[in-house]
Amino acid sequence: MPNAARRSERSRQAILESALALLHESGYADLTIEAIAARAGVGKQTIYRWWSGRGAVVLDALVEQAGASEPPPLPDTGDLEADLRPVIRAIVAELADPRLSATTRALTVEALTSETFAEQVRDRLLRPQLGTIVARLRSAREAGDLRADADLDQAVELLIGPMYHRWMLRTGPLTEEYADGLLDLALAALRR
Amino acid sequence: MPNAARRSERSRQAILESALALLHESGYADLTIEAIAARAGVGKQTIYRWWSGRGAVVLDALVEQAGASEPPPLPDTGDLEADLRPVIRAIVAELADPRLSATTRALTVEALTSETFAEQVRDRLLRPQLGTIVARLRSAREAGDLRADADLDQAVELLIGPMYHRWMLRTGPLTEEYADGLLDLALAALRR
Amino acid sequence: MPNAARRSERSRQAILESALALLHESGYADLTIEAIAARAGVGKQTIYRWWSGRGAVVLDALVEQAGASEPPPLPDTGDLEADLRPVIRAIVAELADPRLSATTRALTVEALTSETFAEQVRDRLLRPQLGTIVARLRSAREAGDLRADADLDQAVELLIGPMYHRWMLRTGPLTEEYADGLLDLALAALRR
Amino acid sequence: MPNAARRSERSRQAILESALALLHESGYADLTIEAIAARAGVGKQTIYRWWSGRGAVVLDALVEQAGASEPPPLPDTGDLEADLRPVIRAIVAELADPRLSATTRALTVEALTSETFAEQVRDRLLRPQLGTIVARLRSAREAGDLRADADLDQAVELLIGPMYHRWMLRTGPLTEEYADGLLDLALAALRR
DNA sequence: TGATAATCGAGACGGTACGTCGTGTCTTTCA
DNA sequence: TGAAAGACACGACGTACCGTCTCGATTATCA
Repeated sequence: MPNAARRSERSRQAILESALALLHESGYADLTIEAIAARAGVGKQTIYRWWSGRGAVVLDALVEQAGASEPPPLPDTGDLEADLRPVIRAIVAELADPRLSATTRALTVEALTSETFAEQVRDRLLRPQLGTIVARLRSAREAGDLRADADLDQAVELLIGPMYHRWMLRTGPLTEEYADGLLDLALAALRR
Repeated sequence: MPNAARRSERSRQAILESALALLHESGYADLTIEAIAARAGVGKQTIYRWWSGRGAVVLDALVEQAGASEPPPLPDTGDLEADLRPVIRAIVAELADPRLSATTRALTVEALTSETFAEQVRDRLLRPQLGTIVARLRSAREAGDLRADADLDQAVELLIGPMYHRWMLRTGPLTEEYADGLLDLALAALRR
Repeated sequence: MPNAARRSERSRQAILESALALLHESGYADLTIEAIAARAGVGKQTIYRWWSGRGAVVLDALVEQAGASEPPPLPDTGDLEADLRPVIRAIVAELADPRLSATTRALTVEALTSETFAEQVRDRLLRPQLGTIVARLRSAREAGDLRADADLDQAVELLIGPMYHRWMLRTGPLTEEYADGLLDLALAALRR
Repeated sequence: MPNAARRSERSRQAILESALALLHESGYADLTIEAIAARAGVGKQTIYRWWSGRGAVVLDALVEQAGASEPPPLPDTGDLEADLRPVIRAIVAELADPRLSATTRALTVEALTSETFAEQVRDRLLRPQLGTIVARLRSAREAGDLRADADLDQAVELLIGPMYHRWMLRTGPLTEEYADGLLDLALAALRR
């Protein structure tokens, strides 16, 4: 096992940047280890030394990207639906854009392939990203706007799951109206 | 383009059966065209002549399997939640079993890769399978148990989406309690 | 094991020609399977399917080359030394030229590496090439010019061995004078 | 260029010993710089600092080994053939043993690859080792047992060359009888 | 019913990427 | 401050599949 202390930071960053660039330019199917190495000016072995495969590289790249800018907490105006609407709309908009959703596509494929990878995605990307929503829901529950017994993780799933499903299987349009409707529906289930 | 009239039925079936068998035995990653051809005792060209790739083979295999036994309509006892509960539990149970959900895993990966493939899955597998649920919801809406303006497709997504999400990203257990809780939650949103 | 009947003659020849060309252009150290495949416009697997490695390719290429022109028998003027002199000079001249001896260099390296390869070289290249010398020595023995008990294979080795040794270890010049001197010396040992 | 005065004698010996050990255990193909360094408990750079490659290491190792015990001069009983017979037999026996001849194999491969390496082998190993034979031949020539014009280096080649050739290309057995026969034949060429 | 045309099993083909190995250089850490 | 340790860029290895392509050898209609 390699000695992390001696790791080349320059190579690490070049690899992560190259992976993201290639992912956006050519999609996940064309994202090969060889292409990443070539673009990063790095030997393949340097990738295999520190990552288990292209999925792991992409995950790290996205975590790095996300970690750079901690998401600000959602506003709490007292109106839960109004506070959540922009986030839901933003997520739907991202899914609607094939370029922006390329990373999500890649992660989902990899998560479906490897159990441990799924857990990594969940813990390192999903939870942090959805954390602000959970926080806002918690404050709403404390304010008595939601059922006192509401499971917040399940509540987020009720918001997120349907749109992912629609996105993956193209069962309907991913529009602002859809986002608003879904939010309305989900909150109807959660309110007292 | 090949002449479908002269197609060998024996080969067609051997290929579909081999694909499903390999999928269950070794998972989607090891499901190669060469492996299918070898197990089916068939030339690779015979596969490429009639299908566009492994995804198309698997899809056909599953459609064939599903089509063999048309699903019976759900009972309509007047109690919507009671009528739906067994189906929801069954779907959750299938997702909880890695063997049974291998096919879903495969289809989802392929749907994430190809737009047209996603549409095929939606139209030829998903809609038929979820049709019984839609039918039962429709009867409930007519009976005044659901909001009159309820969008039935969206309603199904509200039931199905969260559990798929949980399954893919392992965000929680896939148990009978979960199934019941999800159903309860979704119906809360849909009822008048 | 592959079916030789379906083998592509075009590829076979392109591979052998590329191997020889590369060997002369860049030497044995740079003669890689990848380079041969690239120059021949052939997949690597096509080489590995029919040969065990670069040594086997080179051997086949040389056997093919040699087989194209069956060497004419040596003249038999009655003067053994005069009849042999041109051949010995030619062999020495070939060894003296780094370009021409590149193939011999390659084969020798490979022969030193693999026992079975050495036997292949011996049987398919060396023996045919030295056959004419053996034939001339036999006729000389029958004419009473050589010792009646002379072992002809050993006799050839006495001629060939010293010059190979000198060539490999650079223990002296490889000139016409050397060739003549060696022939003189060897025949002194073999004559009655 | 490194400062030889500060060189670690301990490392130097560990490297040479490891090289020889690995050569005997696994053959020349598996003798890599990495393996030598690992077994010697030495950094790769320490090898590259003082040697140009594995060939140079092996050569040094063998020179060291040979230099440890200066070979005693051959006896001079007046009977040249009797005095030479044990040495020739010994060389043939060494070549016949794959273990013992592993080093010769390695050196020959390397000599075929690099011109300057060949000269090193010739000057530092071959000449010293064959020096005793040359000396005995010289005394024989002075005693009038050999032709007065005999070139002693060529004479040694006449003895050594054929057996190396036989060894490399497996053109015949390497037995005591062969050794005796070769000696007989060579001396026949050299005697007055 | 025998000719003829397509499909079939088989598998070789040119390619691409894989993941591993060894090279020779460069960098960090320690005695 | 020199050597151990080993990460690095590089490039070849031999393998696995890809999707295309030729082969006879069955079929299975139509002349």
